[in-house]
Amino acid sequence: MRRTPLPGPRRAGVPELPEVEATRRGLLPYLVGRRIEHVSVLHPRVVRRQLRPTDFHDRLVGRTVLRLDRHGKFLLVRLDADLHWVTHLGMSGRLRIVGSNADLELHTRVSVGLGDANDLRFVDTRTFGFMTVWTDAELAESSLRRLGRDAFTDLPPSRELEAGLTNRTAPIKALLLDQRIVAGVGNIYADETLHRAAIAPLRAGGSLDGGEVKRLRAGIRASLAAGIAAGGTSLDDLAYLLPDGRAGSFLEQLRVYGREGESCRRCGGGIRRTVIRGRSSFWCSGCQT
DNA sequence: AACGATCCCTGTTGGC
DNA sequence: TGCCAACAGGGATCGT
Repeated sequence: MRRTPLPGPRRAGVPELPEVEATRRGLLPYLVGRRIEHVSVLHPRVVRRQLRPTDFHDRLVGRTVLRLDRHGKFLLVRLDADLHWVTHLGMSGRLRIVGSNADLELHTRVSVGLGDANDLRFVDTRTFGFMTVWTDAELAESSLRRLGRDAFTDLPPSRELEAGLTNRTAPIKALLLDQRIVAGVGNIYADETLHRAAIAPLRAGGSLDGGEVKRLRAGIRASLAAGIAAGGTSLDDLAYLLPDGRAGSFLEQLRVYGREGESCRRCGGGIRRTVIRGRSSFWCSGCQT
């Protein structure tokens, strides 16, 4: 008897590009123009990639937020003094805006006082996420320089995507997750993209023809846009939530992810689950070829 | 260079 | 009922 591999209903909702973008949009009115009054690091592991442990606190206090950007799954808060407050939500991170006298939610890792009676709270159960404050030079030298173009705001034309896939033998699913090719697609949206494009996840990247790459590109754009419009995917209330605490509603629109054993809404075929590079991949063997 | 494996971490859950 | 291994996964790192 096979162990049931179907993830239960209480899985973590892992933030990908749409979740980070929905977070960015939700934070805009609370952050832009604000001065950072105080900074409290409650779990040191979450502040990483700083030259000195005290840099995060010391660089952040007194700064003013100029604007909020995003590259792939990284949130970039631009500050005065040419500093960059960088956040990655990891697997279980979320950013919340709460009243500054609100109790600390369980697993709160960083609390930032915004000087308007609100706090920004970084809550991250598994601490795969991180925060850091970098100078221009540090940002330029950081791992972010290896990121490909943003999968939503800067999606490369098909011709360029096709060139990047030629001679690649890895499964297209694995290549979609490679942030050096295109930045922002994670496990859920990779599966949703491949279903929209009607391409099987185990196909070698280099085996896609021009028409398939065009469908792939359209699938990336459409799945990410739909995810953003829905405020992201909240699989439960323990992981990803919007900054105001509401859940994203994309879960109900998922075409394949988490639907093993259910039927494909396009062709009626059975949705399968296959492990690719150690990640669950859900796909329809009827219409994804 | 490309690819795959391993590790980090914690809450939940299936199996016994 | 209680214990415990398995599982989820983004990204850094390492071996081949």
